[in-house]
Amino acid sequence: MTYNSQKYSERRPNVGVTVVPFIFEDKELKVLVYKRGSDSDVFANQYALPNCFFDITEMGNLDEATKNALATKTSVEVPYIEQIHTFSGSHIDPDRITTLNVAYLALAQKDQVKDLHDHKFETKWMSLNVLLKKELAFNHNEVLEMALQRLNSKAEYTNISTYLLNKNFTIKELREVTEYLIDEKLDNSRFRDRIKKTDIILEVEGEFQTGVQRPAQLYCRNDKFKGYFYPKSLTKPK
Amino acid sequence: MTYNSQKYSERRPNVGVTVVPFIFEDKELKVLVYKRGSDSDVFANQYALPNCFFDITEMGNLDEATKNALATKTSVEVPYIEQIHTFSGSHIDPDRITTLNVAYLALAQKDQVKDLHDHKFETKWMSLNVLLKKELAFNHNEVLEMALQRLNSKAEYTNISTYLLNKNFTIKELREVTEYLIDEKLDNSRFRDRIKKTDIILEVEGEFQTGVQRPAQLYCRNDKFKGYFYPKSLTKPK
DNA sequence: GAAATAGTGTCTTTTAGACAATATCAC
DNA sequence: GTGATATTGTCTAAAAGACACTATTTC
Repeated sequence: MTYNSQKYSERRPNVGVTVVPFIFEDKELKVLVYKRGSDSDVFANQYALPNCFFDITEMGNLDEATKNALATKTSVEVPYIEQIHTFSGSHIDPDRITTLNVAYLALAQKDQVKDLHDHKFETKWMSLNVLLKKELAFNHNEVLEMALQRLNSKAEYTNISTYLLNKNFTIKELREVTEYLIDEKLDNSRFRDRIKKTDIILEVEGEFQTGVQRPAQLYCRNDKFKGYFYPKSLTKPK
Repeated sequence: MTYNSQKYSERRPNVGVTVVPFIFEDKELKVLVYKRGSDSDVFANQYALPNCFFDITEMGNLDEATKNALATKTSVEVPYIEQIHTFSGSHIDPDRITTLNVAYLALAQKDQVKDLHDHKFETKWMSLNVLLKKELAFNHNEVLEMALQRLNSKAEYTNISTYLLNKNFTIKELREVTEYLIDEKLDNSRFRDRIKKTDIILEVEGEFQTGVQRPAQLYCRNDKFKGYFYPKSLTKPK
């Protein structure tokens, strides 16, 4: 047995991870949640974000635990994952000992993430606006708030919004998801200029989205791009 | 005894907090470190960042633990503290069980933070550039890297650099610390214009820094300011 | 007055913002 | 051609960038 695994066993907190998985569908954000069973020992019948206990006998690190939490609720790996914040205190899980909750943000594209309907929990993609009005299990309201804040702020200056789109997308689609995230209308012409000045996205040559209009050039995320989306920030000073 | 405090005791990780306390002195950043004793069970004689074990029988949450870690090394509370990231894995403390390390950034102004020289550890403010070349205890190299990255990036668009200055400071001092943090020269005239357009700092009426030149108006941080430092980002697109 | 640094002004280039004009498709 | 939407262009206002100029102190 390794050093001090016994010595402090009663002094260690429970540690769990919680993921906030977002998709963008029908022009709005949706969040994956599950409904806790009526037989749950805590927070029965309440909605909760995908989560799991961080068990050091089974998992080597937090990222693994996060993937595990997602795997029990969805069938495909999500393309984007980012640690947000670690919450602590007895309010997280009042019936147990002091708990640490390491929160993650996950972004996915609807077509690539299927719910596991055979799971014992009811999982569903719920409209963000609906979810924000509900009282969630554990400290998941504050987790959701912080994830949302992070997502909105990163939409300003990184390529994060591309993770919510299909592999190939038009500039219009990118603009619309960005407008949603930063809650501000953007000038079409300006938006195109800004994007074209960076190599944040790459033209997919010869690929167009057709329809009852002039075909739209398709683009994909440039995974090599690590800098800022825009040389200047996007929103107007408030 | 609360629910499951025994049940999973062998499955919980050790949790610790680590703080990266910065000051700005002699035109450079310095970091508070201590030297681990030759009798330490792990990482003897190596430099380490202030840290402590998160003991749920003594501490209610992580912020408390962080203040505790600082209190054992310095005599005064630091004005700025921010959680950065939670590291996990067996590499953090190889001789013990899997460890979580919750990292914090702390900013202080030299005059207000005294080292505790009567402490059993050797504590000192070490030049960042010197420290970056050393092999530190635990995973403190990666912690330091990430703290630095956060500090640099926040210097771009928040008022974070004011926490490294005296309560009252001149615009020149603010510009110099900002230039250091973002590693770029800033135009004096432009810098003044930008600042004056926000209410990020407040003029301390009638207070001037005197010397062998025209007296310089003193300013202080506007704690009510929550927005961005600048309407546009500071650095040039790379 | 000289030295030193605070603070202001001026001019050019770049970016933002608004919106008009043109292009290319389905029908 | 008509309708729809992609894409480009044009004009004005605002901000950035470079640098010169003026102000106020100590000596």
